[in-house]
Amino acid sequence: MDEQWMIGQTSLSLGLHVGGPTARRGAPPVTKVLVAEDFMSSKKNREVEALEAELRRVGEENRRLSDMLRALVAKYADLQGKVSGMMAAANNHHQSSTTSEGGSSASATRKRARSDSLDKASRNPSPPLTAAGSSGRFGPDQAECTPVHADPSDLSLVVKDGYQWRKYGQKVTKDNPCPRAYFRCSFAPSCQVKKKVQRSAEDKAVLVATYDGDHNHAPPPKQQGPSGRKSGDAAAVRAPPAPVLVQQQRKQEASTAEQVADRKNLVEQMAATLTRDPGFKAALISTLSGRIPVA
DNA sequence: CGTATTTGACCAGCGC
DNA sequence: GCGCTGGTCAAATACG
Repeated sequence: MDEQWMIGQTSLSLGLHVGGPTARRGAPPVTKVLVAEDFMSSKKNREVEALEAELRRVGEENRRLSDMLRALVAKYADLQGKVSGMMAAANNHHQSSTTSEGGSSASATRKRARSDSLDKASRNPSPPLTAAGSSGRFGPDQAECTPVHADPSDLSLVVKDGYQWRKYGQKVTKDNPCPRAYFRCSFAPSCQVKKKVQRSAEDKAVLVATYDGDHNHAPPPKQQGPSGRKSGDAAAVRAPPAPVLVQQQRKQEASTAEQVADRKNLVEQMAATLTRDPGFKAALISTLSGRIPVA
């Protein structure tokens, strides 16, 4: 739906002004005038014409690359939509028996009981914890699995989802050589939402985030300033954030309409992240400028 | 100096 | 009952 918007964002936000032969054909560029004034010989004129020809050629190539990029973005968005749909279907199918997030179903009951007892016994006497913390606050139907596309070279297990998370543990699990990171919501003291983030064993470019519980507060306002390390998201500021695919597997009774809406959200968020990402833009400009010899 | 992250140790559930 | 495993704690460390 918003692919057109995304394409427009991508091409507009790149700031690529290499070439532009159509605009320069009518009015000669300043560089040409200067050259003509300084060097009137025919040899120089031939050089100028050669440069103009080169400029036109570069402009054509730039336009071709822009088209390619546009097609690529469109295909990527389409593909991601399909993948997320398939993953949602797979997760719905395996939700209660086999889980792709590293055997969390087996430990769900354990975790539920443990988090209650431990939180009550050892840690803080915060009221919401002790009062309602029991009776399946983190029920299995509240677990959300979020596959996140990430840079395999980026070792940080940070999923930038808008909330503030505090990392409290990391563990290497049996079925996955990549460590699993444990986060707790640090935005509201009373919020007991936790999440586990682990790279997929099959595809290390995919981060699998499993959410336990619901936030009892509104998402914090976006603040991406140089305010130092405040939370887990700070790490995502240090390194350019990876494209985030937010797939929510909320409840089993989630309708297909909701799934479609989720997919659209996926595309929108991914596109927005890509076009906003300065790292992506810089890399793209670098790649394009490497291919286009700018005089 | 305050806060977040790291990491080894510990605890409890589960399977055999 | 024992060992394995996942989840959590908390001291040490890093960072702004």
